[in-house]
Amino acid sequence: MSSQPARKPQFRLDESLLTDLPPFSRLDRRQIREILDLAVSRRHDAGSAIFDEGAQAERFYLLLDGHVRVVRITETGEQVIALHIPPGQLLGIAPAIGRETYPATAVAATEAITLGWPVRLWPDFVCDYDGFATETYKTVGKRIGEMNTRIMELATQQVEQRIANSILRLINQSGRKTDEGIEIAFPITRQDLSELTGTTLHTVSRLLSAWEKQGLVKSARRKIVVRDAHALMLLSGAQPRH
Amino acid sequence: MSSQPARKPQFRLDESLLTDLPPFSRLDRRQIREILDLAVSRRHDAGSAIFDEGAQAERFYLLLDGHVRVVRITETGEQVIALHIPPGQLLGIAPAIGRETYPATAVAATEAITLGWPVRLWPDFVCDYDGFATETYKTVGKRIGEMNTRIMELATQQVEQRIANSILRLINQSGRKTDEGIEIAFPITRQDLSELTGTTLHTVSRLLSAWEKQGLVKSARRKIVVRDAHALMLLSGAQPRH
DNA sequence: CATGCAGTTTGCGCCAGGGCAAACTCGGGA
DNA sequence: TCCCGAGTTTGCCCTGGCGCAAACTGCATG
Repeated sequence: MSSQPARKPQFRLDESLLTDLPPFSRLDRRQIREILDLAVSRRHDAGSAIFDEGAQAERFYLLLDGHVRVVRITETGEQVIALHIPPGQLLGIAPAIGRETYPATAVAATEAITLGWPVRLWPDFVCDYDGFATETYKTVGKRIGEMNTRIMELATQQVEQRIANSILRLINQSGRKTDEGIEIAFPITRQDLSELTGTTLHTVSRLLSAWEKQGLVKSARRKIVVRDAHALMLLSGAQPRH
Repeated sequence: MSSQPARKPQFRLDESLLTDLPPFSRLDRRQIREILDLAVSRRHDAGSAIFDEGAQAERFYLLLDGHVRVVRITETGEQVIALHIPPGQLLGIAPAIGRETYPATAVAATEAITLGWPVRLWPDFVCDYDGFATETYKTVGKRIGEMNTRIMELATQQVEQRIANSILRLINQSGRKTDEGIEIAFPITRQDLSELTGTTLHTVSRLLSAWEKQGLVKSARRKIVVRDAHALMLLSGAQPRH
């Protein structure tokens, strides 16, 4: 369950890892090389923490492969999932928002590979690399938007709608087509879904069972496949576009 | 109810308006003068919108005086209050997070005075004025933190705790000492409080009545005075520091 | 001074969904 | 192969808080 620090010296990272990712897409080969040479790559077992809420922010990361859950824990010990991060995105970008500690815990949902850089390089990145700042702040903006939407949903919607919405968002962000339908690309439990929607695993289970009977979804252990996204969308309370 | 654009030509704004505010505190007199000369000041009636969700972000603002509510409206017409902004803070900083439209509507809770600058000046501000970017992103970070807390509360706490927490946060951010206790410095209705906590005005009213009977608060039309913040804190579910 | 409206209070009934408890199922490790 | 534990399902009961309805209170306006 603990993370395996496969630090430098390491295999030389290939430039193609970064060239297609928005924060780096405007950079030339030489710059990408520079960035890679400063990075430390690391593998994280599924379930292990990449960094912890409240800890001194020493590094910021890029998620090369795998999925990450960003989680907060209440004073009473309950978990709330704040965000899901798909591969290719930055995480732990505390310095971007003027923080010296991480505001939440990041947990690998699957085995995950990250690149990490010391936070002291952040100002250099922002200043030296064209488009890096812009793209990063776009990410921040998107996450703010997501959080906002979560707040609205929690404040106004029924449990059924919230769960439908969460699942739709997950398949949008990390869906994978299969012959059965669209599958969420990483393992997710009823418990996870309940922490995402502010309800209990029991209620989630009951709802998924009901939906399965109606043929909307097909679910198994830690797995959900959506067979009828359109019907889910109706349940989610979204206004059909007229 | 509509806003009164008191545009340029205008009275010359005094430099002391900005010198103490974090985003500008590291600047010298000449720079502050520059910034003020680029600004348009405007007065907003209580209840009027400063900008609207989804609108093209043409300006970013500084709230000189008054209080502002940042709200979103659901597809079903319900309002949710995302944030309260006290005087002295920036608002409408869409460009900071890579957005071209405002993600929410800003409504003046009291009569309010703003300074506004065209968004095209944003990059200049960030680059020319020492400390501006840093302080701005700290603000963004704080707001993200607040949103995060809201999500946790909505997901895990009972209505009573959420309302207690919201009131505590409001008096923290915009409290004003009176001989009766600490008063929320701007008018706030039961409805507002319910939109802040994801409940109904009825439930809020019932709770406030109960608290009033116990001497915790004293409330009137659009006004709340906290007489026993400590007791409220116990209700809010915060762990007493051991 | 009358009138109206915005904001508030309160009562009553109901039900979505949480709490609790128990049983089941699957997958992986010894 | 069997066993164990994590994840899931389901039933039953109970209640927090919402929906609905109606009445009340002041402030503001003509």
